[in-house]
Amino acid sequence: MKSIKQILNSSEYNKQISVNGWVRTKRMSKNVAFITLNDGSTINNIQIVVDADKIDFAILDKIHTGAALKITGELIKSQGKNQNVEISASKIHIYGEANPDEYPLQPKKHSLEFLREIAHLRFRTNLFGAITRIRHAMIFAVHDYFNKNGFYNIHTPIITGSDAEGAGEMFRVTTLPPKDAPVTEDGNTDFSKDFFGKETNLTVSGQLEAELAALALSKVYTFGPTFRAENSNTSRHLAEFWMIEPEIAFADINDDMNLAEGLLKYCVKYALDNCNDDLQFLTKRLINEEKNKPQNERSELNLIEKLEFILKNNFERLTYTEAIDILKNSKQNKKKKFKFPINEWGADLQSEHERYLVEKHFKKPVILTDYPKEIKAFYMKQNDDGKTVRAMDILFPGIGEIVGGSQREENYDKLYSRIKELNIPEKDMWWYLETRKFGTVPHAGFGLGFERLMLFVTGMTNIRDVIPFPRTPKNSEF
RNA sequence: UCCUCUUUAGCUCAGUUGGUUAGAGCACCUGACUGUUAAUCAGGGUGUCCCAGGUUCAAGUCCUGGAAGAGGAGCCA
Repeated sequence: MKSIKQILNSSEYNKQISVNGWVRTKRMSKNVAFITLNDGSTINNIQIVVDADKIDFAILDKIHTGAALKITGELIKSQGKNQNVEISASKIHIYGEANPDEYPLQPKKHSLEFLREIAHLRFRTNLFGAITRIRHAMIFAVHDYFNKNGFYNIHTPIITGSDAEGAGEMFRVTTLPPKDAPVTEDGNTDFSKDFFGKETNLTVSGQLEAELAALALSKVYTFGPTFRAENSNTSRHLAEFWMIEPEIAFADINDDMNLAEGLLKYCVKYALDNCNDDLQFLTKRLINEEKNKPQNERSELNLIEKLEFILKNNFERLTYTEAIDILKNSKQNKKKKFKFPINEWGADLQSEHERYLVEKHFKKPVILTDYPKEIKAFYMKQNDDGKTVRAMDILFPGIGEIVGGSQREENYDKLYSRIKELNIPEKDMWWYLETRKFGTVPHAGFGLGFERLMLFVTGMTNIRDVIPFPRTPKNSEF
């Protein structure tokens, strides 16, 4: 059976065809009724024409928004204005009814908050259909980009026995009973009795394992779920999210930046080339949303224009030190408009500073490099100045940090002393250190939050709306 | 975790200074209508006013505590 997407593009008129789908709306008059059907293959619907002289209208009493139907009939050119083709039904089969007293979706605008509460049904809306199709396209584009560039995908472990990544609070994985768990002599939980014989957690990053593979296969990437037990209540954080983490050997931070910029542009181009209908829909949606805003708060570019803008412009690259200078000398800072004024080198940049650089100063994506080592992770390559590390963060308009990466410290002694300085347990890191002992090589990598990429491509503003079933503090429904 | 705001019908929301029977649009039901486009027109009333206390003759409205949601911040991707 053909999908609605295929039927809408076909011109096989006056032939019997069948189509499956769910009812979006039903419109009735005395002698003719119209059913708008969607099967998720495209954002576009097919109109079913029901003539009273061909179909017993009694069946229409059972058909409401949400019902699943099989329609058999003829594909004809439409007399109406909003569609080229439609199906004149000769037979209607109801797979499943949707009781209108109970079915929560109506042919009207629902709030995103309400749709989150019915995440099992929100796929059936135009908006979540579009987002879901784009999400698929972006997953495919990521793999496509790496595959075309000679990368190997590796699966890094979901359950990890090391807690050295330091990327955030972890979720414990255990089979010990919640009550009366075995206890050691000093009163702590005795993890030697646990399934793995030690304390284990869900991974917060596949980076360290990806590095191991890169130091043999040269170019690798992971694309898997990541878990952070941070009590983050924002529109940009999830407790369970998907992360893309490439690692490249024989490479420095510039190769790393080129790779990241190349990947982001490839994904954006892929969306523009392959998701046109859905992007058109999202673009119109955002324009409608902004009609309620005063003129000066509306965005200069619409969604599709924003995506095209990314392709046409190089990301602005500058060091943390240069960024501090710009911020320090900005009118914003001098007029004390920043909540956190920039006074001295070494401070971590706040969201307001990142937004200023991206949205006000450069008005395009920015890559910041060479951060103070104190505010960055232990594995980042130390610069000769003794103060900074070869880190790079990509900041996107409206989203903030979308990529965080670095050249890795490949020198055993420097890495070892940093681990000691930060009191990271050596017993957890022996395998990581060994790669610097045997055939070490300059290498680099980054992490790209997949849902943050989705935010940018879809123009959505809440990360809970670009993943089917968001996991956030106090919410693990579905 | 912190700050701010919100919570009234299935959904989106209004509800004045504390006052009598709790309001609208949409959805739904009934009817009308020769092809509609979130159809239109006429009629029909949905309710634990988030929860628990308190003030008061009287609380949807005021106070205290709690919960959930949203926006912002921190943490980060």
